[in-house]
Amino acid sequence: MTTIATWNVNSVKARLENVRTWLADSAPDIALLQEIKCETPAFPAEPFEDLGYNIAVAGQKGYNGVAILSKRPLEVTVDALPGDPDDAQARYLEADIGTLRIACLYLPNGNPPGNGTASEKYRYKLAWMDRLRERAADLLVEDHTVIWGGDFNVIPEPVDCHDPAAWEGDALFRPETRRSFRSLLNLGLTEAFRAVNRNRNAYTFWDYQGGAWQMDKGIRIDHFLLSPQAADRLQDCRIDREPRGLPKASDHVPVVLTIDGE
DNA sequence: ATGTCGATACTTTATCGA
Repeated sequence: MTTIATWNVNSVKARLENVRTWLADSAPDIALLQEIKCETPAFPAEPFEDLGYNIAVAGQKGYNGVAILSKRPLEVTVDALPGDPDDAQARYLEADIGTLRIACLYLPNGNPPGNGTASEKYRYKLAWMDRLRERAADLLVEDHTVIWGGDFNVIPEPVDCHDPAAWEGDALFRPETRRSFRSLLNLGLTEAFRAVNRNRNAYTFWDYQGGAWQMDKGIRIDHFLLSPQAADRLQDCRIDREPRGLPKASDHVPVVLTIDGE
């Protein structure tokens, strides 16, 4: 059995104690972190190495940044999403861990999406999703057992938000965004949480503003996508809401995937 | 209740991104 967690921590430095405590208690074999908001050399490796993790980081100053923590050795395959050499944003990191190919991603937010013509940010998001689909297609051809986890900044279906009407027009919920996400699934990928929890509504993000957490006005935007070989091994996928209620919480919570075997 | 948070810089408050 292997457990893999994904968590947008909203600054690994600001969240160091929260993340360390959660990892010590939950002890996933692999943890995918997003929005670490620090440059690669500045990642606080030691506190996580002390918990038994090997670490790979793709960081940048101030914004974005992703990291993979693994109790087993990991070998980085790519540290940026292929398809645009001019894209300097640290949003994608992929590694081999045993026979698994594990990808940690922080998909662009895309807001504001623009009215009429898409904004530069929204066009970047949609282009990034196209590149992700290309990457997925390439890996599927090679028959890897692949797991993509991270903050997709996509609300897949109305059931995945407290109030669909309130999110209408948002870059996370626009028809073009959802269509692009479906085209990714249509390659033959399995969205793990929805596969395990058929109709249940559950959230992974609650805005800091407006008492969203207290009123449970959340959205589900942190996902695991599994290649067919990975989906064969799917055991469970759960959202751990508990860290959202603790002091100095991230606005996202961990999602934990369990698969058979190593 | 426009009631948040984190990083950054020509910093001690404004701006950006989320």
